[in-house]
Amino acid sequence: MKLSVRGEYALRALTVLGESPRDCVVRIQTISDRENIPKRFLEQILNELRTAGFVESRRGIAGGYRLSRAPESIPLAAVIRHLEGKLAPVGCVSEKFYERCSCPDESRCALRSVMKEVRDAIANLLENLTVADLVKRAGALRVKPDMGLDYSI
Amino acid sequence: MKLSVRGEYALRALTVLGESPRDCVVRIQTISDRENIPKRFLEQILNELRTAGFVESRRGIAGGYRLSRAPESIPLAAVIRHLEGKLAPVGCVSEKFYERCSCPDESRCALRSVMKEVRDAIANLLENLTVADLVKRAGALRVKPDMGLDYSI
DNA sequence: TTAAATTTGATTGGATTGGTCAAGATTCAC
DNA sequence: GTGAATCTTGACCAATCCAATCAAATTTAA
Ligand code: FES
Ligand code: FES
Repeated sequence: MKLSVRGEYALRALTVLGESPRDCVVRIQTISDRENIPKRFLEQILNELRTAGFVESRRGIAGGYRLSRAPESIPLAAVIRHLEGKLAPVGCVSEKFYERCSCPDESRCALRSVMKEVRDAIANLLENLTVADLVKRAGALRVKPDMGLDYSI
Repeated sequence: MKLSVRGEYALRALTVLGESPRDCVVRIQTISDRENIPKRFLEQILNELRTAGFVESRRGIAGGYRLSRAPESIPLAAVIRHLEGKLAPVGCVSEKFYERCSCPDESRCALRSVMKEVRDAIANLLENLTVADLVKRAGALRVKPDMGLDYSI
């Protein structure tokens, strides 16, 4: 998996939306300022997130965006798949975006068997992490910045 | 991590080289035929692998390529880093190819803490797998194709 | 009505990717 | 030495993707 800037922006924007109460909307400008994201680009991205069903918007002078579901039910894997496509490092081991590759015999490809493990490791993490986790971590990091990013000790 | 076709070809070529005895060379044409890789493109790739020190070549009529070290001491992570760059999904969590991103405060970025876990999962796998493992798996798969790719049961 | 906001889609410049090609250098068999 | 088979080097190309910008349309609150 590789996260392009587009996807990075999207997840950061979702974090901001997840941090604010579900019943009021947040303006693009606010997100753009807080997260240091080019505004025009962010418009495009939020629009994609809307058509994908992750957020909803209100237009007009008191307009803005909010999450359209509870943050706990938006797995990062779903968001990334919508914006970037497959999680797997190669198409031949992707569950949702399978693509044949040029190998003469896929069922005997050693590389494929290795890449499948990589895919599973990535998918396992990202399927179980949600926007709610991002919000939780943001809160924790606000108190105790960085700490080597250790969540495992 | 994302493996481009270039990287896929490289690893498949290395598998072929790893499968043949260390003291004799394999021609580009042979690899190209066996693995179904465009020959001209493969020339380019093997050349990169040579300058990176993974393989060495003999020219002339009895020329070809061979691994320049034991297959056990060529971790897949090293190969991929040379050909594709970082393993990490985003620059800000990469060990060898760190790049700052636009986040206002990296040390309090929730997304970063998540992506670090993804990076570690990927790196852990790929640092510990070598070309020798590819060869081993290729052998196993030749006998028992696919089997759902299960190495864990 | 009007100002402020999102919506939509076109467009751009630059980088990356997958791949080809030609000319040269090296080695070995004869 | 000649020639054939091979690697070496680096230029080249077309297509696609990426980050970002822009303009115009639409919606809504006040
Ligand atoms: S089948 Fe995809 S790399 Fe071999
Ligand atoms: S610091 Fe890289 S995504 Fe926030």
